Amino acid sequence: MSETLSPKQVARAIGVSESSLKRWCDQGLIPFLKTAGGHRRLALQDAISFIRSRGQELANPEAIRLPVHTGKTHWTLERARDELIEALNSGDEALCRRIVTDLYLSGHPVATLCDEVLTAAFHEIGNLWECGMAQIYQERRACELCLRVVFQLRTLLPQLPSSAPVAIGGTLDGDPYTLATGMAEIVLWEAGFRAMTLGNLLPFATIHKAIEAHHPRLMWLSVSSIRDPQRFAAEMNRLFETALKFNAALVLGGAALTEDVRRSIRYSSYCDTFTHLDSFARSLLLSQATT
Amino acid sequence: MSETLSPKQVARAIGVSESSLKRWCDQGLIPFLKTAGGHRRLALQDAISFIRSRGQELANPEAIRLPVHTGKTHWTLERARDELIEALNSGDEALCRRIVTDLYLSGHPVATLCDEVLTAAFHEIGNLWECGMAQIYQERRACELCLRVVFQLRTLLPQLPSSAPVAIGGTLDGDPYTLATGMAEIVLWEAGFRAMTLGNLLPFATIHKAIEAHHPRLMWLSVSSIRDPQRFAAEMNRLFETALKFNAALVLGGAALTEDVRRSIRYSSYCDTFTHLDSFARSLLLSQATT
DNA sequence: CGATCAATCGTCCAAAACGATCTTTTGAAG
DNA sequence: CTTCAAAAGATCGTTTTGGACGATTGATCG
Repeated sequence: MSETLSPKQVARAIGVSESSLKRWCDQGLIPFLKTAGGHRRLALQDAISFIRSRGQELANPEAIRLPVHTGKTHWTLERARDELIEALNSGDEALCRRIVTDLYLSGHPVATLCDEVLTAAFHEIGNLWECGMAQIYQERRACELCLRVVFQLRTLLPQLPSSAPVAIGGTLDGDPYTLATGMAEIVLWEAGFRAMTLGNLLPFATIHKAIEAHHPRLMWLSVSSIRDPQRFAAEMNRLFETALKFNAALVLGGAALTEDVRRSIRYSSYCDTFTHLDSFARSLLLSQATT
Repeated sequence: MSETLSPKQVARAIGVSESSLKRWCDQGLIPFLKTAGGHRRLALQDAISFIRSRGQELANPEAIRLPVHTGKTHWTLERARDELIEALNSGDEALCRRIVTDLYLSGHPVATLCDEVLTAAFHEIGNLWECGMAQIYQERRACELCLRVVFQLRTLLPQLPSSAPVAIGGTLDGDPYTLATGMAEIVLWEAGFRAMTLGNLLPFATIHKAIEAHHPRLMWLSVSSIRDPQRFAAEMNRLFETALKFNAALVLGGAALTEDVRRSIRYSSYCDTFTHLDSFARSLLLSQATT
């Protein structure tokens, strides 16, 4: 996963001299390792973090194999969303990647991207379908493409120390909607959790087992459909008890959790948006750091 | 089995060239033994402590055990499959990526990887679960990880000319099993089709629309469950007619298509394995090239 | 056992990266 | 407009790297 880059590659990518890049490395602005012979080697994720933190534009993104737009990239989020809608509708995977990678590199938090670009675009495509202006396969394909974009974004996020707390999550049995869980994963990762998706269509029983096995500090579940509300409530409350027992926060999200349903179950937090999830995760981290 | 490693293995594990590693050995930076014939053999612990001494903690001890897949023997594929099973079971996404990427780079066809490594590993994990030796979440997570590996493999495949024929496909309504369709996509891409997944949970009606819109030369469908066999057969036969009308081959796959079911429907080809799919796709290309 | 073939050997060399130093550009102050 | 210091870029001789080469070794199989 960790791809290493030479100073020259990174310098070319962001359009500065090799000297400057080496200086920045030596000043501690970019983490790097040295080979036994003394050559600097940068991790791709560290280079990305630096680019993001400096608001650098990429002159030659292909130097580090990034599918980034070659030009000025100062889009508003709304503009980006509209571009993404078109790219999704036409099934242009490469363009989807470019748009989202661009936004990420220009410094937007992952949670913002998920809320205001990905989810927003996806909803709009759902609207188009309801108006008869898009086919179902376009909506399904958009879902697939978003998922791929999310997976790719995942590879660009900075690495976390192995001391970082673990988060696990997924979707429940009967609920094949993977996208939200994929987004939750990258949002939590950026918030500082070593987030791992268990997959979709998970029976309740195995989630208990997973908590026992991995001792996560946070467990997320995305619920987009509920077959039997009564049984759901009972199972969910049992899950919350297991979570309590192992000191894990239980975070829920998803449109199926209406106010009525929420009243019948216990949980640590319900999140309407990924920004909420991000905030909750960060405050959880802070409160744990002080104890 | 043996606790000693070749220079090539260590070089791969830490991402440097074999030449450099050999030089470092000869400079005394890494202790090593020599066989009677003069080949270097490094102890696992020496390699690890060398990595640590360079101020690098990123490599977990297991990463160094990564085998070098440069041969083409069946033995290597089997070995890789076993390594992959372990990586999937422990949820090590980076290691999964590495195993499969190595195999691809060493020249194995994508179809072979899908059949003999990915699918084989996945089936074995299913077996482990049935024997009670693995939890359901491990099986679900393995599915998720395989999917990510497939998506990543997709980005490594060579680009195709825009003149290449189009293939589209996906899974049907009620069938959330995405993995097979993802593998079909990369296999077809390698065979020379500009393959695009439409997504999963597709109603029949929208597939007709997609064929009309994209005029594919090939349409694949992965069927892992059938709710209403009679209606399925009727819909599938209608789909085959649309495919014929637009000169598209209809390729089916999936365990739900038993012999009985197959007898009741029409299609261009049924594929048990991805190698079959690859062969069919290539012969289709050839026959079209000559006309 | 002997044949076979991938893996590894040692060596070589061009390209890349090193550190150090020097020159140019930038931006703010007088 | 000039001055000046800090940042960025350019230059240079030296060292390191990574890939290529034919020759040798080691694992495997009949």
